[in-house]
Amino acid sequence: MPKSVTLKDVAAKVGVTSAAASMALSGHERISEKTRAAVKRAADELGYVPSSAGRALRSQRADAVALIVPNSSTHVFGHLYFMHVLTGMSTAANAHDAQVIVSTNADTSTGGVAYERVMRSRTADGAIVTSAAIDDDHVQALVASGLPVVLIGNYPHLARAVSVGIDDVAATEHLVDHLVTVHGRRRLLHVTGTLDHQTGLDRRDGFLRAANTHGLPEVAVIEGDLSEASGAAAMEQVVREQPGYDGIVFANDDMAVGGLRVLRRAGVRVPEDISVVGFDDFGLARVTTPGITTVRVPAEEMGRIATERLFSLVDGRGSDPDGDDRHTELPVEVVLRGSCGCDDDAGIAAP
Amino acid sequence: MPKSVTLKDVAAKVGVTSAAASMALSGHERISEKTRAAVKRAADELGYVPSSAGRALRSQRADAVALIVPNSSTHVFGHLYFMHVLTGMSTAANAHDAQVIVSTNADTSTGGVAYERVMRSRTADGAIVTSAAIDDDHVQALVASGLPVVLIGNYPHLARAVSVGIDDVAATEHLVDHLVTVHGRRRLLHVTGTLDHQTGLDRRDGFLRAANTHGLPEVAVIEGDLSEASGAAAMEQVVREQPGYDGIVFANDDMAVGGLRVLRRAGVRVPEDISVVGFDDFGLARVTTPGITTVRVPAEEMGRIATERLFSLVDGRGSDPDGDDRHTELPVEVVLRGSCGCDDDAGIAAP
DNA sequence: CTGAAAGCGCTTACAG
DNA sequence: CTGAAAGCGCTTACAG
Repeated sequence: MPKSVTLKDVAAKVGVTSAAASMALSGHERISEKTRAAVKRAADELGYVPSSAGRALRSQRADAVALIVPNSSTHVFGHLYFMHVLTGMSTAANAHDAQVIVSTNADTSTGGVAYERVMRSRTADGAIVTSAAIDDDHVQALVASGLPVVLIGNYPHLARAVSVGIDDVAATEHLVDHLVTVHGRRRLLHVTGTLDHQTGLDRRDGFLRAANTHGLPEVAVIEGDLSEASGAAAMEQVVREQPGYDGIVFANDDMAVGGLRVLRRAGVRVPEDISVVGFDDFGLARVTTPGITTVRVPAEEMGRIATERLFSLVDGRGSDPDGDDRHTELPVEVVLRGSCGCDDDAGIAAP
Repeated sequence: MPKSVTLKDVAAKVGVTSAAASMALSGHERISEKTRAAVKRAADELGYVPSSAGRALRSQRADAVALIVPNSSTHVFGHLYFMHVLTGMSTAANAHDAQVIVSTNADTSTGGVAYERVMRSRTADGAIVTSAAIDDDHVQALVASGLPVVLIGNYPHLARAVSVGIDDVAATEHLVDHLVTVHGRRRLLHVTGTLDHQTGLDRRDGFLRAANTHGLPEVAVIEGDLSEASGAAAMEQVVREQPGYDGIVFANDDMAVGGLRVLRRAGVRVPEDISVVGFDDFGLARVTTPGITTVRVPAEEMGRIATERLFSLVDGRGSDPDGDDRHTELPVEVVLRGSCGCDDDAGIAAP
């Protein structure tokens, strides 16, 4: 374990104080060009890198942001969604010379939650919170604490929170519009996401609203939990009870994948007998046969923009807490594939 | 931005020095039970959480580990593989009350690489490096520096590195064995991974070795790059030239997915006309039609075990650098699905 | 046994 | 203008 090089080592090599060396490296004007060059050279030669602990303690800034995945959604960690968000965060964090910390599981040792400690200990200057349940008290507390936090998603009950999301209601309405107007589907079923998350509620509401708009004769809803298994279970019920649906709107692609498998094995043809659509487009929907028509959620961009907003908060350039710019809404695309009845790779229907 | 609570605040509330408060919280025996309780209560009431910067500076330990993805493989970041590794790392890190830092892109500002800074600045106590190219000088330098590093994969040219991996050669041999002995395939093609990564070489060598063992009349190899597009390109060539292969061994599932699509559109039936196998099983292989027979790489377990080993190094309980326990090899499973000719969900063939 | 200094590495505000 | 102290928050080694 090699001893690390400190500013003192650099200063000693040049024959100045560590204070002078510090100023030299930061380009302070009171240091002569000559010593500045000497210090920089010495730092290079010794492979000096500032201690993050020393700097953080002095500057009261960790130069790090955390991605927080609340306990309430730990079970979905491991999903490509988080990778997309993380990629976006990394892009923004790199631009700010900041580190990205991933904080997931419960901190059982203290009975609290890990991410509260990340914030309170100032390991991170701020946090991105995603996939929080509506009634997650810890997230509420975190937002209320005034620490820099940006939420990904819609949180109508957290009025003062800064957030980045999409319009799940409108996007789902577009899917239903497509099934009805392009493919003539009229007997639709919605398999919901988890209803303790706002996306679950919003996608269901979008479905119901569009069904109502089009005056559909029958609208059915089965509650799912976003897992492939729950999509499969819903379709097993459909296959068993034969209610005659001609279109299924799954609240995400994972459930659509599970559902497609069950329908195929039961001999139900998609899209000939039943149109299927999903939501997310994080990777699976492109790969099935037929491909799944879905809404592309710009997860990477959400991560990037959320992180940019987070740095604004950290730097004190926060948005007016009572202004109307606390929420950033990103546009989505409907990606048309074979499962609804379009040609595979039919393209994109920008809503 | 609320002012954070320091040890001094806690100490003041109880009427002791911060040194005493520190000892009280760590359960030092020289502090009486009475003051210890009082300090703990005060800490709870004030919501005290130790400053990570203060603690890190004093203890010379960040209580954090980094996941490093070298530049040479930045293009594959965003893949489910990393999420699995990250999940495994989180499990181990949580058990050690440590944070997980994700370090990806180049640190262009200094001309160096971001992850070198993460280590040199002591932001992390150690690092997991995955997907490094064989000739990645930065990784070589990192290993040579003596800082705690664990590599995921096989690095025969880095003899002294601690690493966790699987036997890619043997696993690929098993796939070929299966195609030959169970499905009677004899005219095989291998689409390689990137050949500047050891996995690419090993999987190719496993293919060639098994082909030789079975005395196959013809063995063909097309170089791919692990992308869906390169798998598709390879199959376009096959469809065009009609060389009469009856089995394709793709070096990963992504390429198999791209290949399957091209074959299907060309009217080639899988598995009737051609058997297809992949490698990885990170999520895609389960979802296609037919499902892809593949080798399940235990990425989460690799991440977890690598991180456990890393903590051993950090704690100075490193393995003997000249011992033969520097490399941990994990077992894999061959997952049988429809693409080779087995029934979908035929089960697992433990090699 | 206990009080309080020293020092981890850094940067800036202060004294000269 | 420049030298060097002070202090961020923490913990342990030291002095009494």
